[in-house]
Amino acid sequence: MSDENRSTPYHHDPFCHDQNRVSGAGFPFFCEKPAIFNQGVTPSPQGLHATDPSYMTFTDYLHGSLDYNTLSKAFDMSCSSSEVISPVDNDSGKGTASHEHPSTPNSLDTSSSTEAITEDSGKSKHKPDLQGGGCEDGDENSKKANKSKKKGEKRPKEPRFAFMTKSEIDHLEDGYRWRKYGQKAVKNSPYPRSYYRCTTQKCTVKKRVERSFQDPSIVITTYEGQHNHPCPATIRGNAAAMLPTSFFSSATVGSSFPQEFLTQMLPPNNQSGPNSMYYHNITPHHQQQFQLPDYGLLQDIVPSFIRKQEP
DNA sequence: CGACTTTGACCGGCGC
DNA sequence: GCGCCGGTCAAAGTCG
Repeated sequence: MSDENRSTPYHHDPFCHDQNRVSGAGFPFFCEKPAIFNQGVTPSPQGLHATDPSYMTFTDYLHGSLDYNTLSKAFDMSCSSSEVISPVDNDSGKGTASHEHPSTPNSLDTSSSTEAITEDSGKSKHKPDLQGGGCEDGDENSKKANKSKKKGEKRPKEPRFAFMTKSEIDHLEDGYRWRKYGQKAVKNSPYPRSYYRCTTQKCTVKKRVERSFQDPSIVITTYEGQHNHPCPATIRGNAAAMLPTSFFSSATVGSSFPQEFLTQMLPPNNQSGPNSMYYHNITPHHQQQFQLPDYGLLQDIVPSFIRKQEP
């Protein structure tokens, strides 16, 4: 199973489906007013600017520069809101994100290769999280923290954020280093769920990766917590500078999942991770289908994902 | 040899 | 109280 993640030189082409992409719908972070689920909001390019308080990037989230409130704002919902379009909320049934999407994974259809979901953890039956949103405690503390927890003492849930990504690989490269610490079979699904932890010391961010059984081409990645350290990929250099500017200029507003998108931009010799994808997959056609924000914004987004280039 | 993955066991929450 | 299930642990295995 691991081989599918680490070595298969497959051709990953999540963009060929996007015939009717709505600007900004693919990745709500780019939306002025997040059109999380293709609800007809079509932000203008002008609306997509980093200075917009409601704007956030995936990088922002991963870097922990935003707290959950900010995140919630960005998605125009509150942490406790039951209005959250929350496929991941299937916990109410004991299901999981992948299984009973309100609009069903199939309805994710091809207009968007990625959906983002904040988890309304209110109904979830997750055991309270280790650090309660903070990443101050050490690993050792976190190890048995759960077990030694007093009964009835409910810790606040960590912010969680789920992405549904059309991808053939389960564990998408995002610039951070992850260690797999568990895998479980998912009820009613032939696909297992994998559990990853950030390998950085004192960072308790976790990530769950599972594949939708209704649409096996969709991977649900759920981030939990916020990184308290810079992205390892980011500190290694700015690969964004190596990208041809024509690439940026050819892009228009909006975007598919930047994680996917940006890893796709890595040239083969940049493959520092097992899941790196291939630069040659980017064709002019794809570039046109990418809906990117303006250059400045892209600069803001790109580093975490593509700064893998050695100096 | 260190980092990482695999996998069975274990724990605790929740619904019945 | 019991059983189911999600999440985690940790030993063993694998890889580079």
